[in-house]
Amino acid sequence: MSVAEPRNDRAFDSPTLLYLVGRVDRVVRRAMNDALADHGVSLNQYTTLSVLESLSGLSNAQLARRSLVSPQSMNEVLLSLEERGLVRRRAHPEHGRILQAQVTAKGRRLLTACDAEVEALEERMTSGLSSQEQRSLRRALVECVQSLDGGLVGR
Amino acid sequence: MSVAEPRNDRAFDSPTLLYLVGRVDRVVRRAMNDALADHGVSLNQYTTLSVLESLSGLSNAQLARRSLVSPQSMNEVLLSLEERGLVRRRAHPEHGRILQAQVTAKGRRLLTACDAEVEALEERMTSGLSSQEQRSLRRALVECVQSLDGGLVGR
DNA sequence: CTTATTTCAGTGGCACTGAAATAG
DNA sequence: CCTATTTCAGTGGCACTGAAATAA
Repeated sequence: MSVAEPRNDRAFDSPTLLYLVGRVDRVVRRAMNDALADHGVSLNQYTTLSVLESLSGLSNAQLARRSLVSPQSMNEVLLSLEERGLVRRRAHPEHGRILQAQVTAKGRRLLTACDAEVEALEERMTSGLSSQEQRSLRRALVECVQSLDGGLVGR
Repeated sequence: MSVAEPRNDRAFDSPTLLYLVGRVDRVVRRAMNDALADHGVSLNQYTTLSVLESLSGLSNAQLARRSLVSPQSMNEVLLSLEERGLVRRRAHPEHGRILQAQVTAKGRRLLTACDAEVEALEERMTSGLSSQEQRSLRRALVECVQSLDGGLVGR
């Protein structure tokens, strides 16, 4: 086993920000999926549920734009949430084609259970940062998204 | 079309850091995949090629650990790179089972072509940040990974 | 015997495009 | 006609687990 494996090299002493963002996201995704698996939801499902809780009544198309995915992809998520009774969709009163989505009571219960774990994870991630540094990090990340994308919210 | 879509809400005025990291990563992945598609490689393939350039001779298992993926997943990437002649694998001189991977000349040419675009993307992303802020961002991200994961490099 | 590496096989999540039906 | 939304159908990347063969 085990050929020599250098611990200090350029790729890890001075990784690009592009690389670092991906690295953090990978670790986060894994931790979150693990935590959420106990509740039977994926990260995508949880995130959608969470957005829908604070913005009740969004349509599939609106959710897709916000999440930067295709309507087809988002529809798949909503379908799975609907099948499990976590989300309900109703026709828009004036626009017959549009379906407005809402989190059900069951969905809200699941959400609060998950929120606790997610908050714990966030605290663990930021445990080495002062609240000052956390604010800076937030501002920097927002700035990055805006520079690349022109804003946080699609349409 | 177009139901009212609020632009200022809690979810976007004060997103969690967990959420923001995912957001940045999504935008970055999309931009990188678009840029790399012209050269016929995926983000995963490019990243692996890039790691392999600075750490020539790593085995599949070592690469997998560094990238936090299963050996099977990494092998799939290496296979595709090998098929396209971008990477070559040779048996380790003393450990017959181990295959050491190297970037070929063709791989290096492709890498330099891609690097230019990737650098441009990084510059675009960080265009709103002072070099001071960029250093802070880097430190904060490294800190986050370490707090969650215990370090950047697996083994 | 135990451990590490590679690799075949199967599965699942999730992203995409294309195309059709519906609605305004 | 044109545009937006939903949804069916197909595809592809990429991640996983399980299991087997090989090697130290």
